[in-house]
Amino acid sequence: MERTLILDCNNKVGQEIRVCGWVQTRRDHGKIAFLDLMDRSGIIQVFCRGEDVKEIHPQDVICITGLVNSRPENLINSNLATGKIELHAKQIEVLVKAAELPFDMGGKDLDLQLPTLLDHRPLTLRHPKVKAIFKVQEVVIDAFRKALTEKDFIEFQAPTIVPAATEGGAEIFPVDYYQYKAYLGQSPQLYKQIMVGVFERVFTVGRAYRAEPSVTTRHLSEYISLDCEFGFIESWSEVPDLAEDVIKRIFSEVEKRCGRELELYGVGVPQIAGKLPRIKLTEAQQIIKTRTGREVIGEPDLSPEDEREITEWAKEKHGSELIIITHYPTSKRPFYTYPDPEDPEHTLSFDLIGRGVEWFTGGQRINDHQQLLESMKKKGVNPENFQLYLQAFQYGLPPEGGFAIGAERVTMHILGLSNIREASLFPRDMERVDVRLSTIKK
RNA sequence: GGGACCGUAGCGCAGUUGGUUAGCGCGUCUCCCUGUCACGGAGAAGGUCGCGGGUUCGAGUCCCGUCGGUCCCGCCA
Repeated sequence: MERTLILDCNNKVGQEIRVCGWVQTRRDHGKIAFLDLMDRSGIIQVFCRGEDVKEIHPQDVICITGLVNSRPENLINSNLATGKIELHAKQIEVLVKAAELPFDMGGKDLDLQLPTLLDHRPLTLRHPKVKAIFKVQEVVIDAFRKALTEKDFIEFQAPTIVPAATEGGAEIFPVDYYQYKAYLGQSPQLYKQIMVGVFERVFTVGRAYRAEPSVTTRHLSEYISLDCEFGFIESWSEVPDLAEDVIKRIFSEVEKRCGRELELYGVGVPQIAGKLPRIKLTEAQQIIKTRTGREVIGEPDLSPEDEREITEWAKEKHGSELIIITHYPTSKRPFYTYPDPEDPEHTLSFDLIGRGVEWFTGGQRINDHQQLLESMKKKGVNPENFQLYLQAFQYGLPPEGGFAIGAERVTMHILGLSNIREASLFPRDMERVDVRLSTIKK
């Protein structure tokens, strides 16, 4: 008999069907018992004879043939998409037995410490609440693609093995490359700029690698970078304008397609009222000083505490949980960042900050070959290492800009997760590559 | 790289000013249960309290070391 998806059982009342999935829980009442069965579409309650399910355990993979019945009024479960029906099992076929679970998967929440959650990733990812994170992430990435494709952007694939540091300074992973040394790319930055010379408007969904020796709740050694870049900008502010469009699109898609997932976490997408507030770094610092008395003026960047404070301000003052901070100091930004012609100490760059941390970073780039060479010189970056990149400018690149989004950060903050590792399927950090590094030999 | 905190059963936790046989919830196993949906009820198994040393009549508890982990800062997406 052909397999029916669990959610489709709602339309099969009175019919005999066959469903397959994983056992979530067994509620044994002696002569009768209930199984909750889950497949990719949802969960259904199966009514069974007690003797038939004595050996059935959570995560066993089974197929059930039976009759779809509507439940009596008083037995309807309004928390379940299939709560008005149940399946009366006639035949139970065990495809695969699961080993005894190391923890309880049946509850609404998966109450585990982070190391346990990650040590058992193939199992914990199956939990509805964990699964929901990656459904949201898929929609975040898809919305990014859609928003840009609709604006005539072209997707390209950036390499991740690179010859030298992308942005100078930051820590990178070396790779043994035949008899030479290569690195894992920190960002597709240079390639997306080159691609502006090809397609004008480009984006890429790629991986970025950072060997920063930092263990925090918002850093990964490998993360998903949503990068875009576009040419022929008339004004630098077109860049944050586009970033704003993209994040709004991400929110609207998540809201539209992830209602159930948001509900599981009891959250909504961040509130935005109209246009995002957009202020210069120095203005932000003035506000923070006025509000807290902290001496932040003149600092080259916002500390995490400052970021929390300024998002709080944006919420109170503008009803927006997101804010765009612009004009970071030239000294703090990479060599390709465009200095403000009216104030060369600051750049035409921005961060999009939400719920207390950076989500996006971007800005206008230097597109003049000579100016770029000078900027590299000032930053102590050797142009010799960037010959291929520099060709793009040598042979004419229009005024351009772009931004990058951390997909895990966006996912994390939409759902209110406390650690970015929860928003990464198989997080890599200083202490883990699938398994804890402390448990393997060097 | 700097700092703070935490390691007690498979999992999540409690354990008082140091005091006798180290507890609770979930899970597991046995038994009971025809309407539960985190089902319920009765019982059982499961721990050298991360490891090493010290103080003490006595250490899960205090001290030192060590290993493992979490969080904050710097840096960033």
